[in-house]
Amino acid sequence: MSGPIRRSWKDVRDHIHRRVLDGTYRPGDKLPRDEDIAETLGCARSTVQRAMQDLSDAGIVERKRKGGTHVRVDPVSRATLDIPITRREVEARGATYSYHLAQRRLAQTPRSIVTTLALSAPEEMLHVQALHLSDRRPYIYEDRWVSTRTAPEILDVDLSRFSANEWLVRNKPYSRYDLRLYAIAAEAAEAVQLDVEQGAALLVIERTTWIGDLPITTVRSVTTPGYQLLAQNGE
Amino acid sequence: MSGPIRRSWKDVRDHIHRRVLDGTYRPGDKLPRDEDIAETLGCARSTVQRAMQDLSDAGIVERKRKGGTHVRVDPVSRATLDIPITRREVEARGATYSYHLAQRRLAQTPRSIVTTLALSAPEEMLHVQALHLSDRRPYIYEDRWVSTRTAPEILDVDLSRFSANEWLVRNKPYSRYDLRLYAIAAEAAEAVQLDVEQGAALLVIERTTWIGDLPITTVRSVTTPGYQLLAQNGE
DNA sequence: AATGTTTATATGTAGGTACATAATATTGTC
DNA sequence: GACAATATTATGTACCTACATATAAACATT
Repeated sequence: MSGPIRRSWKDVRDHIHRRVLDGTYRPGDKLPRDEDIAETLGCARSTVQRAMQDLSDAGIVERKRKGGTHVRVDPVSRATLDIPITRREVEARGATYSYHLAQRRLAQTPRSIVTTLALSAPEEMLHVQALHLSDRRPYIYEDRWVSTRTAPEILDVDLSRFSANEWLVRNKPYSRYDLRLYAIAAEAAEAVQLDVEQGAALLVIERTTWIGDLPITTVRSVTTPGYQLLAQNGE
Repeated sequence: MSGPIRRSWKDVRDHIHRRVLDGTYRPGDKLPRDEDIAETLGCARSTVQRAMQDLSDAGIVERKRKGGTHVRVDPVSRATLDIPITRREVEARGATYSYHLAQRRLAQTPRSIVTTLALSAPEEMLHVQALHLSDRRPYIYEDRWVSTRTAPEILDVDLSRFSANEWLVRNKPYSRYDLRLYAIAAEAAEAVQLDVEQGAALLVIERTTWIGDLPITTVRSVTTPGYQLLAQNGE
């Protein structure tokens, strides 16, 4: 149907995608081999390959050597979350960002942190608690542990002026991370810091980063009520 | 330093990535042009291009025509969340999945749904409320609206036996979606359905899908206490 | 029938060439 | 100096060829 005169790999991708969307190819169906599609659409196989790679990344199709390309049976909803530096996030919404350091001290990591960071034993790390504010109102409360072994320079940073969040993200690239999202009821300490009622439902974003096998930091960011994480995709 | 004998694009990618990680290239720095990197590493430019594309997708570098390639100044934490079919999720953890339809009726969309789906005016849709269970215990409570205009076939599906979640994801591919994550305190209705105390902190996953401009469905999935969304990345 | 081995084949990758495109840098004009 | 037109250049895309790799399918062996 749709003309044989196609060019870019995005056209090819959209062409195939459309056929999945309109039911020409249904979940589980096998698609023609790249070469045949290329011939049908009048383009090179490499162009089809590029298009298919994208559809595969997007979770639309599955490809296997020799096995061919199939429309995914259980399409997962694949969402890409971008978690920006908190200051940027606040400023992007036109609000004034500010920051308050609540605690900074060296301490032995408790068991929970040992587990999270996959340490072999407790060790001394920098424990930082800080509040990010948007228009002078509490926005995110972060409880962070930073490895002084992996990131010793953090000890020289004036954390009362610059957030560890920002310094780390700019100066300590990581090679691996975990992200964990869940809800908690505000406990006494958090309720006070965030100025919310005890028991309020709050979204927590927990992030842990490593460089190679070395732990850099783990942070538990407790957001204020109403906070939403958004992801969009498509078109 | 690292030998000039490199081959695959993944090697090239890792090589560059390593140099970002070890500080050879710092945030904001400009990288050599693809051609020079290709020459240095002894590979074709297309191989470097492939590697750079991947680093760009991962949010490590930014590329601009004529402008060259730069290490991102504000590295965002980019996480890919896969949200599977609920049944699969439960079964993957070795639990027994079951499902209970709580309500199914045609109704006018309330204002909030009109907004979410970007409708021009309220219209009649299928309103479904259902409970997903894991080992006979409440797991996720979903409140869903399905467009009978875009997906009329849903009216013929026996929703007391098959979840709308599964039917839709298998039969109604979408071209665009929104994802929204936040925390709520359980209200009376939810507390009863999920068998939790009123006021308990719950993670909510809200998903809306369209095909082109046509709304398919919007669902508000309220998870049980302790539910976590995970994303991992790297190495 | 169950198991191991070989073969065929679709995708994956690398190399090379040519041209397209966008955006910066330069030049020209007032 | 300000601004518009033009040239330059790094990335992006397309096409082709050749070979690598995984694995489904066919075949052989117990």
